[in-house]
Formats: sequence, structure tokens, C-alpha cells
Amino acid sequence: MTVSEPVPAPDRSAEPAAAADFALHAAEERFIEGMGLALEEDRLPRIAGRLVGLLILSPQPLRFDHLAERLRVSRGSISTNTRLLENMSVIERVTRPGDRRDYFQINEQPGLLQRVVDRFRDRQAMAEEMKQALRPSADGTGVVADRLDGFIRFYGILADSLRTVLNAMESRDGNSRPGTA
Amino acid sequence: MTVSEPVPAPDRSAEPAAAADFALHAAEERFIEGMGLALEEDRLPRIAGRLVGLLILSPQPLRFDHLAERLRVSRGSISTNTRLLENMSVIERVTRPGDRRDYFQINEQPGLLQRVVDRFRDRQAMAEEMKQALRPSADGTGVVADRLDGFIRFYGILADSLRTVLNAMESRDGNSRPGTA
DNA sequence: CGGTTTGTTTTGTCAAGACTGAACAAGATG
DNA sequence: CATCTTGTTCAGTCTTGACAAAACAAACCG
Repeated sequence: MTVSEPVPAPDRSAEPAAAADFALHAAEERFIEGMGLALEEDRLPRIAGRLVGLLILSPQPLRFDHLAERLRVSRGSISTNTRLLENMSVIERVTRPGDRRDYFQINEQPGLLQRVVDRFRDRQAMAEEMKQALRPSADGTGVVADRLDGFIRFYGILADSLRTVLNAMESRDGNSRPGTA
Repeated sequence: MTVSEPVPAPDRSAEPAAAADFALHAAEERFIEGMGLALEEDRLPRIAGRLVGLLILSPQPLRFDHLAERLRVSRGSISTNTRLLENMSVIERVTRPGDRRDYFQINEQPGLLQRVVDRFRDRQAMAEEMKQALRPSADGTGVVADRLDGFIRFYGILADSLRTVLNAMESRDGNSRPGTA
């Protein structure tokens, strides 16, 4: 699926929109929608995905109501989905002194990825348990045991390399969080 | 979620069920249901997952109607889902001379896993595209570029190590398919 | 206090997809 | 040919979950 023409926007006439920004804007839209689809594959609501996409592309934290406008969804949906992502620590809610409103930014920490690791580990555990139970009866099940071993090995290696990358990223941007220079 | 008591089975009184088999059977059930849930997370029908689970645990190919009985689902569902898995080359349909019926077995080839790799590559591509579009406007977007880089790197490494494991497994059981000894 | 602003929760609608059961097609077989 | 057998496809039902809109809560402000 690709990103098609947006529904006629309620109103956004007065904007800079320098001719060069045009392509950029299209790309942003595509990215945001793409993230919507991508996270949807991970069993998250599409809006949550779009939220993540939008926040990835934003250098500054974005205001709650800005999110609703920009994504053209109800405040309710923003509330629900920001909270969801917050709990998964994919995004972070930030506040400012003397400002009653909530802002959001993506969390540079693992977040999204941890989720994947966990899923892999779960499957590995499942296969492991099955392998155990298989042990006692040693009749015609050599092949089955092999298969399960393959499974276990696969998910194990996978989860390991995942964690490695995670760690690398974590330590990398643990120090550098520069203000754009 | 865990596997709870099965709905009262239509009939399965006369079975060996040596006291030791008991635990095994429970474990099998758990594994099969677990696979159902797991593949469901990957956007496949639950029945497809159960099918995969069942076939992983079976040393011999299983008959079409056996699948329907064992899983207690309609033949229609078996038909649909076996075909689905067949197209993804997760399972294989095998036939026997002089036997009109269809048998199925899991395919030791990648299959299921290839799917994961593809998904990662897609996401990587998405981020890559966004990074390109970002280039022209170099105003306040240093942070964003960094984030996208992180993304790209992450999925890249991930897909690579995945492919590595896949290749390893593929070459490993390409030769050895012993008959249980 | 009454009225804003800001975010949350709830209620209702809608759409997507899984699954069943029945109708169906295509061979076999008497 | 009538009738099984075996598998496929189709129509209908049911469940799930996303979403919007409205009701709500809690600060804040005058």
C-alpha cells in the first residue's frame, strides 16, 4: 500500500511552503503513513504508528493539540495512543514550567525494539518447553527434536544479535544529545 | 494468555494414553496453541499457526482430514489455511501414488523466517527514503537525521544477522535428513 | 463561584477478518 | 450414470478493535 491523496484538509492555506519544501513534505507524509502501517503490523493501532513517525521527524517536542490537528484525528485518539506509547516507553511526555499543556517526543531509548526482542524470547521459550516435554518419549521423534532445536537456535541467535545492537545504540546516544549545533 | 481446558471433545475415548504420554500431550497442546497465538501476532490466522505447530510436532506428513479432526476446525478452514501456508512455502503438500488424499508437512526451508527479514528490509527502506528527502533542507534537522541513521543501521544489522542465521540453517539441514536412526 | 482550557474516559459505530457450514467441482468407482 | 470421496469456494455470522464524538474531570482564571 502507498500513501494516497489526503482527504481535503479542513484548512491550511497560510503556510510558507517554499517550492523546495514540497518534496520534503510529501516525503514526510509518506514516512508518517509508512510508520502507521509498519506499527500496525506489530499489532499497534495505526494512529500510534503515525504518532511515532511524526515524532521521529520532529526536532522539538510537539504539543498535544498540535498532534491532533496535524494527524487530523480526534483528541481522544491522541490521548489513548500517546498513553499507550508512553507506557511502552516509545515516547515521552514532557512538560514545561508555567505551561499547562503536554508535549511529546520520541524516546531515544530502545522502546519499540525491546518489544521485538521479547517476542522472540517468548517463542524461543515455547519451543524450549516443548523440547523438554519431548525428551521422555524417544520413539520416532528424532526429526521433531531437530526441528525444535533449529527453532531454539534461530530465535536465540536472533534475540542475541538484537540485544547487541540495542546495547550499541543505547551507549552511543547515551552521551550525545546535542541541540542541533 | 495461556492455553485453557479444551472444549469438550466430540469423542476420543479409545487411545493408548500411557500415563507418561499425558504430560507430553498437554505440552503438545500448549505448543500448538502457542504457535497459534505467535503466528497470529504475525498477522496470520490463528488456525494457520496451529497448523504449523501441529506439523512441526509430526514426524510424518499428516492427512488433510486428520488435520481438521485434530484441530477441530472445519475442512474449509483447513483448505484455506493450508493453501495460505503453502503459498508462503511454510508447509508442503505431499501426495502418494494411488492415494487421492493430500498430506502436509512443514517445510524445513526458511519460509516463516524470510517473512521477518522482508519486513525489516521494508522498514529500513522507508527510513532510507526519508533520509534522502531530508538532505536538501539542512536547517534544524540534525537530530532527525541522526535518528533516521539509527533506524537504518538497526534494521540493517538486524536483517543481516537474520540472513546469516537463515543461511546457516539452510545449509545445515540441506544434507542431513536422517530417519530417526 | 461560572467559565476556560486541557486531557481522559466512555459510548456507539463501523470495518476487517476469521471461521463455519453449505454449496460446489472434479475425480474415482460401483 | 448415480454416488462416494476429497478438496475448494462462497455466503453469512460473529468477534475484535479502531476511531470519533460526546460526556467528563481537573486545573486554572476571572
